[in-house]
Amino acid sequence: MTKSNQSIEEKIENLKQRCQELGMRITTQRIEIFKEVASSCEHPDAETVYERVKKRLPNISFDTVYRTLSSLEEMNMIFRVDSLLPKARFDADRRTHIHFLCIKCGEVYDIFPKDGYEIKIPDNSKDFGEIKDINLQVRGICNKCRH
Amino acid sequence: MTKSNQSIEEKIENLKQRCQELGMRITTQRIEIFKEVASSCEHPDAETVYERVKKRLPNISFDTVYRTLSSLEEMNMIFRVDSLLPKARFDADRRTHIHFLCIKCGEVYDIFPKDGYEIKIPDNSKDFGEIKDINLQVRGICNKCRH
DNA sequence: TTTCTTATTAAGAATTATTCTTATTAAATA
DNA sequence: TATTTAATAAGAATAATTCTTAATAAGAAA
Repeated sequence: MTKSNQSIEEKIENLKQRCQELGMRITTQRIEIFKEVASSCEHPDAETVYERVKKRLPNISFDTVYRTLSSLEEMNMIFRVDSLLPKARFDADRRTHIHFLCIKCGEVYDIFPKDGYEIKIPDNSKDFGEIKDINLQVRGICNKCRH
Repeated sequence: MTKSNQSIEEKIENLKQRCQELGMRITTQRIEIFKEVASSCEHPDAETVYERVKKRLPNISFDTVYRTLSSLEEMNMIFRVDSLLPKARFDADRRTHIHFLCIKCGEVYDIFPKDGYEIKIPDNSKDFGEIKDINLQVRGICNKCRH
C-alpha cells in the first residue's frame, strides 16, 4: 500500500493508464466497476457493486462484476479484503491502513494509523515467495454488535 | 495468539476443559475434528477435515464439520485463516505467527518470526470494538508458483 | 444404574457465492 | 471504415456453506 490520496478522477486516469500499459481495453464496465469500489469507503462485496453499477449500466452481468473485480485485483488497483463469511469484499484505498473485522456481523472498518506507523513483517517472509502486499487485520466484536 | 507449544494430548485436555467451562458437551465428533486441525500444520479446509475425520467416524456429516469448526472458532480454539478463495481454512496453532498467502494457488504457509517479534497495531484499534485476535498476512506468489 | 432432558448429530435438501460456456458486442488498430 | 479479438451478457453449472428435521447420545437427576 502506498500513501497517495487521489481524487476519483485521478484514480480513474490511473486505471486507464494501467490498462494501456497492460494492453487491456478501457471498457465502460471496467471503469464503472472500479469507480464504484474506489468511491465507496465501505468495502462493498460483489453483489453490492453489481447492484450499484446496474443503476447506470442496466445490462451489466454478475459475471462481468466478478471477472472485473478479479482483474482489478490482479492489476493491484483494488484489494480483496477477506471477510470471515464466504463472501469477498473489496477496497480500492491503497494507503497504508489496517482492517477491523467484526467476527459477529462481518463488517469491515478501516483503521488509519498515525504518521510513522509501519507494519513490520519477519525478515524471513520473502523466503516463501515474492511479496505483493501486506494485510493486517484486527478481529473482534464491533461496537454495534456489543450494543 | 499465545506462545505456548503444547502436545496434542494437552490441547485436547484444554478443549475438554473449555467445553466444561462453557457448558458444552464433550462429543467424539468435537474432539476428533479439533484433533484433526490441531495435528495438521497445513491449514486444512472443511472438506479436508471431513475426509480425514470420516476415516475414524464414517458416519460424520459435512454439516457437523462446518458447525463444529465454527464453534471451535468461537471458543478461540482454532483460527479461521481466510484464503482468497471462497473456501475457509483453519489453524489450531495459537502461537504468534503470520501467514504467507499465495494469491495464485491459495496455499497458506506459516512464518514463525524470531523471538522478540511483535505485531504492533495502531493505538486507536480498540475504538472500533473489543479486540479478540490479530491476523497478519503477507500476500504474494509462492516459490512453487514462480517455478 | 437407569431415566430424563436437551444439546448435538446425520442426512440430505436448500441456499449462496462464484465460475463457466457460448454467442454477441464493441474497443483498438489497420 | 473495416477488421480483429478482448470483453461482455445471459444464464447454466459448480462449489462452499447453511438449514431443516428427525434421531441420537452426553450429562444431569433420580
